[in-house]
Amino acid sequence: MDFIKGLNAQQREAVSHTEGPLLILAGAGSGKTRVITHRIAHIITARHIPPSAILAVTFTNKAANEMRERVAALLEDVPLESSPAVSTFHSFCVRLLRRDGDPLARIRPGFTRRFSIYDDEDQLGLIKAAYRGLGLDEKEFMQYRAALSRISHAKNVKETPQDLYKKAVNKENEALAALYEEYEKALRTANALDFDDLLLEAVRLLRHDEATREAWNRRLSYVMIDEYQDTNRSQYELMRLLSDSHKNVCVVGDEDQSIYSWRGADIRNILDFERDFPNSKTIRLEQNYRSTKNILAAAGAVVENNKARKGKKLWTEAADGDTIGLYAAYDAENEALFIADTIEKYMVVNPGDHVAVLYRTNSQSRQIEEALRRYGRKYNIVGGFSFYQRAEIKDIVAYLKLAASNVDSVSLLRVINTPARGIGRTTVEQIEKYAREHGINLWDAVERIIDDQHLSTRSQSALVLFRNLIQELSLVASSSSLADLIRHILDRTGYRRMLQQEKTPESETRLENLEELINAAAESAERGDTISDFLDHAALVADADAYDEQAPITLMTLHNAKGLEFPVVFLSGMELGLFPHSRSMDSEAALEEERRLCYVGMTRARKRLFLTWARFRRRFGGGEQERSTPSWFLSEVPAHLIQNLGVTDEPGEVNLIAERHDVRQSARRNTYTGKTYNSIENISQFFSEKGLPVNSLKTPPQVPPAPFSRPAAPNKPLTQAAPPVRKPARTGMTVEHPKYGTGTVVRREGDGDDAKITVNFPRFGLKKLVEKYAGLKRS
DNA sequence: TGATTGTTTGCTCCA
DNA sequence: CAAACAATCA
Repeated sequence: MDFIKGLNAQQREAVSHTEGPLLILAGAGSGKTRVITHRIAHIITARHIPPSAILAVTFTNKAANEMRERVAALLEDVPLESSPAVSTFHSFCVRLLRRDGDPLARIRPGFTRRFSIYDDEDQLGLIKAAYRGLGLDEKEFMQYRAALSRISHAKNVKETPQDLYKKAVNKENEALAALYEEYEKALRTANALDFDDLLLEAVRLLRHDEATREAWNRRLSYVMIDEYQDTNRSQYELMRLLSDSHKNVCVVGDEDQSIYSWRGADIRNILDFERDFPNSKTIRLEQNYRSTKNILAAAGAVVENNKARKGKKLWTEAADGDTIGLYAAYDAENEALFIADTIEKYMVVNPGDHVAVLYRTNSQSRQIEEALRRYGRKYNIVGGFSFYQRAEIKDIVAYLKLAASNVDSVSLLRVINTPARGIGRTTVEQIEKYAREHGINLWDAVERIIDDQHLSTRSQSALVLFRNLIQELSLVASSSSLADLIRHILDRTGYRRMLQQEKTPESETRLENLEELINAAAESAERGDTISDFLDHAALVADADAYDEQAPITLMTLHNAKGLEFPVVFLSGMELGLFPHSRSMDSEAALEEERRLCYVGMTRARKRLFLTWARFRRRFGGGEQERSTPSWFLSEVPAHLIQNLGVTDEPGEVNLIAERHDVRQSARRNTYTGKTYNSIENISQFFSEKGLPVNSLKTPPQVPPAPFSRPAAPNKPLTQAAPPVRKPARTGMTVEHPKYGTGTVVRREGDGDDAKITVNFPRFGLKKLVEKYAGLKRS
């Protein structure tokens, strides 16, 4: 088996150089995924290394799944008893802490493996409580998010609240230190870890617990890290700890594509690699296989304006290709229509090609969506408001977390009065005050306040009901399935009744979302997941994981587009203040990052690249249109590469199809509302792409213990359990549902286990069901 | 005291 | 165009 054939000289070198530290500087489109997958296959076959001794870390779950599948495809004919561990940093750390985290309790008192994971909304809840506790006001002090980002930064550079106190030079610094202290205390009393902690605590565990570290060092002999330019300090330390004994660490990255410094990514990790690993080898992949000469030249010309870079020159054997299209729209609406119109025309000629519309901020998607809908085009949107961020989902998940761990204060505050049960603001404030004064968590405070009985009778009884409810839920949680637990929550908390009484289209959607949550829970359980697996997965799904490469049109932010490629790319909103973003314009470093972001966006394109901006744009939903200035990045593209596609000084000056009367008429009749990728239809997909589980180090070393022991292609397991043979429901068929009674099938999507059918029940209206779990009978 | 209704306010990017 | 907040109602 030869995994070196078909590669260029540099790629070949990168694949075959397996021992010792290796830095691969891989330019955009230089075949880096190919190199990583071939390298893994090569190590396994040529060096006879068991796959489980290889760890590859990627940036998203999606990329991890893809990599696993590609390696499996390469090794199709090789009998293997395990598969390589491919994972993101965060999911790796969560699994490490959940399974082998016990020793951490010695170093970090209070830690248990049942910790909750707090996302940024939860963090916001904590910081608000900390403000309240310290009597701080967001308007007078600083914005919650600003405080959070300062705290996160401190954590990542290993500064404690005490360190901040010591170097504080004014009241504001001191207040921040106090906030930080409060915030950390709250995390610990709630037994919760934020996203920073997941990495930090994993590092702490490996650093201070020799047994765990040595076990991992014995297990792994090769570590590979993708998107290395976007790793932060803890990820760097994690890499060092995991490759401590063998030093076979291979990192792949491109300093020109470092776009996450605001999240703690430290570009020095890649710039200093050669210094950190003195006997390392560096290989540059500079041949681009993706884009035309023109696109590459344009992108290169932009990023050349950056000073902080190693400098590398991408080249290609591809043809010049088309010039870069530039369009100056009158306003955002016109820009969106231009994009939709150009796509429409392009699709006629190249029906199979996929298009990406990229933007800097999520809010820009709205108008583009609207334009595409007017053209009746299907589109997918990645990011924005995802399933797990919806209020109703977060509410139920909060109940689940609370049932699993009643010390989870953020979840408690979230649902203590949702649905309204008579526990109002003042009562909650009393609970918080009590907890603070006695140094206990909110749950204990609730119990003690009930015992003390110094609330009004009304509040007292409301609180008792709530306490009993949660106690009942934790009891149910220990004895029934996750799906049943969710159903129980919906019934017993009155959540379902609350939504049913509303009877608005929104409440209908919410109910459907909750049904989908139950379906996802059932599917998750069927794969053998525990409740905690389910909650972890919900916490760690990334927006980018929802990207569907089959989608003809995809809308997403530039950040989400990292690592992807498309025949046609639109870069929209190229205006000062928007891109580069106003908050990144006052520092040189931030501006350079915006420029790298621009470079990332441009290099996603294979054949056609369009840059658009709007001369007028309104900043808020309602406000006035404001005049805008074209982005500096536009003028950094050499003029000879640009083709001007029009400048409109008046709305509607350019003759778009959508401006024609007949198209408007038909658009009005067209009720198609696009396809939102974060819609409920895709939730089961999120779950089916679950990463492979890590075996605990505690498991006895019986049969070759693959650390990631599932078959390499999770979607097509070799030993697929034969599904119960059931006639698929067809459109028009009358079926019977255990709860909704009889109804008519109106639509059917997908097939096999994923088949979803929409059924019209006379009494309950349209319901979308996963056929496999709906328990339908023909009637 | 808690629930509901009106009013104001203010956009990064994300695991 | 939302969520967050203040003001009002029950």
